[in-house]
Amino acid sequence: MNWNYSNQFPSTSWTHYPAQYDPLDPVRPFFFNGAIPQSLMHHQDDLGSCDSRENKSDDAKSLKIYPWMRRMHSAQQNQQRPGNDNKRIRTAYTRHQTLELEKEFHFNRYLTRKRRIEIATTLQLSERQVKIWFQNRRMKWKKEHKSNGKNAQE
Amino acid sequence: AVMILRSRFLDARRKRRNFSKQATEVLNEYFYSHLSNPYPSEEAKEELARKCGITVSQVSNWFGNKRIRYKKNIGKFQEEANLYAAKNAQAVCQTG
DNA sequence: GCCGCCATAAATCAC
DNA sequence: ACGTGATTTATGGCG
Repeated sequence: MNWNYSNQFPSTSWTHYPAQYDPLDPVRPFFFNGAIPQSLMHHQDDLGSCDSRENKSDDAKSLKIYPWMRRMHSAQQNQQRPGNDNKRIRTAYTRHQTLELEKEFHFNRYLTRKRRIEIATTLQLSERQVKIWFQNRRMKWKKEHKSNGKNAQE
Repeated sequence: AVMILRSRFLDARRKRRNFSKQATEVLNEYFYSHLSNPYPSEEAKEELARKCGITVSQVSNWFGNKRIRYKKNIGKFQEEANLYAAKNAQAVCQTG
């Protein structure tokens, strides 16, 4: 499903956009997958100057579409078939995978390349996934221990 | 093993509470008055956290959730946006 | 150049 | 059932 609104766009009732314009894919959430409809580009000219570091309350008008509202990193494998929406897939790791990763993390918080390969193989994950899991786990650990570094929990 | 199960079943999602109305108010005011770029700096987050009586992490969570949910369904938030826009305009008139 | 840190996106969980 | 705060996978920039 391509979200091209290059043509018309109902300015009167655009708040009900999804139900009307996406009957094939009611779950597909984002309005603006990169392209901003012309009919909504009221004041796109001053986007570059809106810095928001200096000026408080620069834009209280709303109803503008700013760049941050665009969708980022969606799954872009097949965007041809209508049944295959480009909703990003977030795999939930199995209990076993999480358990093993957690065990390894308890053993040591950093991974050597070799160990990473071993774990990835046994858990059927990619090296990248293992690497990223450890990175995220380190962040979580940091967050948990940032305020109370001394109070042990176990 | 015990602690893993504990983290899985006793995480913070279990004891979730909604923020106070005033806190939500403060956060929304910031969000809608910076709608062009609703990414508060670390200092701004700290100040918001102070004003709201929550942690900086919670402020980050709130903005993350708000941004994604806003852009997922802009129309749904129009009423709220107008409300805070009006509120902000009023504040501007008072100061200016 | 890869790797870790960091802020963040997006999906999902859990109350 | 839904709203919402928190957590879990995943990306990209920067050092």
